[in-house]
Amino acid sequence: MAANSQFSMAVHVLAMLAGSRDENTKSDYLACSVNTNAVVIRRLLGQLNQASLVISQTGANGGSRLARCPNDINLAEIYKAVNCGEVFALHAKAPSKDCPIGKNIEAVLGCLQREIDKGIEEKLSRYTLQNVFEMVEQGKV
Amino acid sequence: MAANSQFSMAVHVLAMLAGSRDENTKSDYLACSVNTNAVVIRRLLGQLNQASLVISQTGANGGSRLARCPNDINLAEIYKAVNCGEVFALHAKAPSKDCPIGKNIEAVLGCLQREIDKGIEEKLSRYTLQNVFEMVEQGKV
DNA sequence: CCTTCTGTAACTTATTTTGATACAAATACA
DNA sequence: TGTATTTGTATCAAAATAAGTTACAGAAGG
Repeated sequence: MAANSQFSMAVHVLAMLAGSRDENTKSDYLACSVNTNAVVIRRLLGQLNQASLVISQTGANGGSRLARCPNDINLAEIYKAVNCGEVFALHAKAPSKDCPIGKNIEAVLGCLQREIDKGIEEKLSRYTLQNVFEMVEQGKV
Repeated sequence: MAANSQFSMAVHVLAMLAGSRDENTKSDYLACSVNTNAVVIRRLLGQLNQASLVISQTGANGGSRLARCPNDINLAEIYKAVNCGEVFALHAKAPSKDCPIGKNIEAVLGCLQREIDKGIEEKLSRYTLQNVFEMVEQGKV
């Protein structure tokens, strides 16, 4: 289970919330559709909350709803809101500083990493949550 | 240690090989620069071999060298050659088919995943191994 | 032959994600 | 005010995977 699917789950959850605008949706209900545990969903909602994408309420009749209109939320925001690592990881242990390649490779790779990540965000930012919601609802890809 | 750094290690190794054209380089030597175990390097070289990026020789005076000129190897090929998962993982467990969102979300996410991955490869393909080698050697990013 | 290397299998360790249980605090409502 | 409901969060267990390690067969040079 070590493959990070938080972005997928986040999009799923937000698409659900997009379908029930202004009404509070319970983590239990979301968990049921995502097919996972309610705590996993609540952890995810916590991150989306911090990113001001959702609003949650405790207590009876509590639950979560979108903080903004689905047209105003794009996938890049979701990507940045959740913990989904980097495109590729840099070296686990720092390379040898005694080697001319090892000495500088990390800087070059880090730079590349940032560039790629910027590209991903650019592509993701082209889609709004509304777009996704419509694609899912219409069963059209 | 569960963050996949195979792409980083692969670029590192190939940059080393680019620096010693035509001469066999031993996995031990590469491991030393990457600061890891020689077996980890050999496993990596195995994948690069399958992708026809390197040629390895067993036996005394064995080792590995580039199969092609560094100008003819781009980073997208390296990315595809090594196991570095997807940009984001789809749901670990399939979402509920009873939910209109759950039923279709995977198809939409899968499509998005492929589009993003194509974008990554496009960006990576702009760099050759020679480019990287020069950046690393000159300590310029 | 003997030495040097790679290729690969097998096993261990470290790290991370996800799943599950439990409970305090917040809120609605009777 | 009291009760039921729901989130937030802590804590622990389970599962998956990457990386580290040891070991050894087999290839190649001399």
